[in-house]
Amino acid sequence: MVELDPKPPAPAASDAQRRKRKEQLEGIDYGPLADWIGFHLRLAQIASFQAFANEALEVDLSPGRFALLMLIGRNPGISQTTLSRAHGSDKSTLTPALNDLKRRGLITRGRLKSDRRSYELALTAAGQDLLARLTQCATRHDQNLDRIIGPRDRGRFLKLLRKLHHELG
Amino acid sequence: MVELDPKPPAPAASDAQRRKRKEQLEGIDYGPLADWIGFHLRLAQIASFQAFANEALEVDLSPGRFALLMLIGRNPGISQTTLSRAHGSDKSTLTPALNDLKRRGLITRGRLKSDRRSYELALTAAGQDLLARLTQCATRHDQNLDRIIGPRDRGRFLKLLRKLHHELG
DNA sequence: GCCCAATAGTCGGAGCTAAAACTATCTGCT
DNA sequence: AGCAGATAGTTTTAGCTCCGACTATTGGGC
Repeated sequence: MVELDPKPPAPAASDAQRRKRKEQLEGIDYGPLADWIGFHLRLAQIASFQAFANEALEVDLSPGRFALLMLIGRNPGISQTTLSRAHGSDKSTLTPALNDLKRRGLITRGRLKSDRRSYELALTAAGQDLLARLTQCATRHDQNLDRIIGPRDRGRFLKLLRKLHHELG
Repeated sequence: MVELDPKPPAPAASDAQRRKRKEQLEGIDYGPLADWIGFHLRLAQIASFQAFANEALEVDLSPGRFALLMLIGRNPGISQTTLSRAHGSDKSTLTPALNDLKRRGLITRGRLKSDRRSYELALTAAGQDLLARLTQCATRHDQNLDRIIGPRDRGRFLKLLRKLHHELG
């Protein structure tokens, strides 16, 4: 080996490692899994999530949080329950998430006069600012996905995803 | 509000409730989210997961655990690390999951003679039995998904999901 | 044979998630 | 007015997930 390299923090996955992993994976028998939509939906979603995280390294916010900001930004005054349905997560999950966003000064939570149980969520200026930056990351990310899907199938693919969500929910 | 409707005890979600939720959701502005593949991938995956859980109520096992059983059943002697890659989850996640499957008597974990770091995973008879029953649930579930996607687009859709997973990973 | 890097698996910590129980508030019905 | 049931949000509990650190084992180069 020609190891002139000083290698202090050296080891990112080498080509040889990647090749080996791939071979190992290709030897796997997935059985019926190989043809089940649900399974591949899961794998694709995990991969997409990871890819987004990489794209948004500069901003310390998950895809989920980002979707939250977007929904609040687009629908000022939205309540937590409605937000949770639009976002696809439980309302109890939102409580700590929104506390966090509030703590970071990204959103405001005003009590609704007409119904004092509800909150009125909205973005602060800082929130709008961050949303704009995140939107750029997300656009880059989704362009990657678009490139993989291809322009021809994109519309149909998206439509089917929406249909799944709609008809199963 | 012409409510002549005789609703004695309406325990589960009523039609009116469902309609209201739907209206509320349809009023939401998703902004760019509405066209982003990543977001809809997430929503579809969540919906699919829920639907599977409903289909497999009789057996107390999550889709993830089911995939584990299937992969072990199809690839007896597989190691945990390879399994984790095929399954799409971290190897540290598998430790408690496999402990649980072992405790339930569904799998065996033999030490490999040639490399005593590795385990050789395999199904017990009970494991094979459960796998067979779960496969029926999963088949029903995936037939639902198929029905929603439609036979015409199914192949293409699946191919795109695989492509996403492959090219992003 | 001996050391060092790589690898298999486990453990601990932090974060996300949902379900159920709970509090506060509102609405409809009488 | 007053009560029953619905609804908004929080808390608690439990489970899953990853990451990074750790142990045990292996294999290659000297």
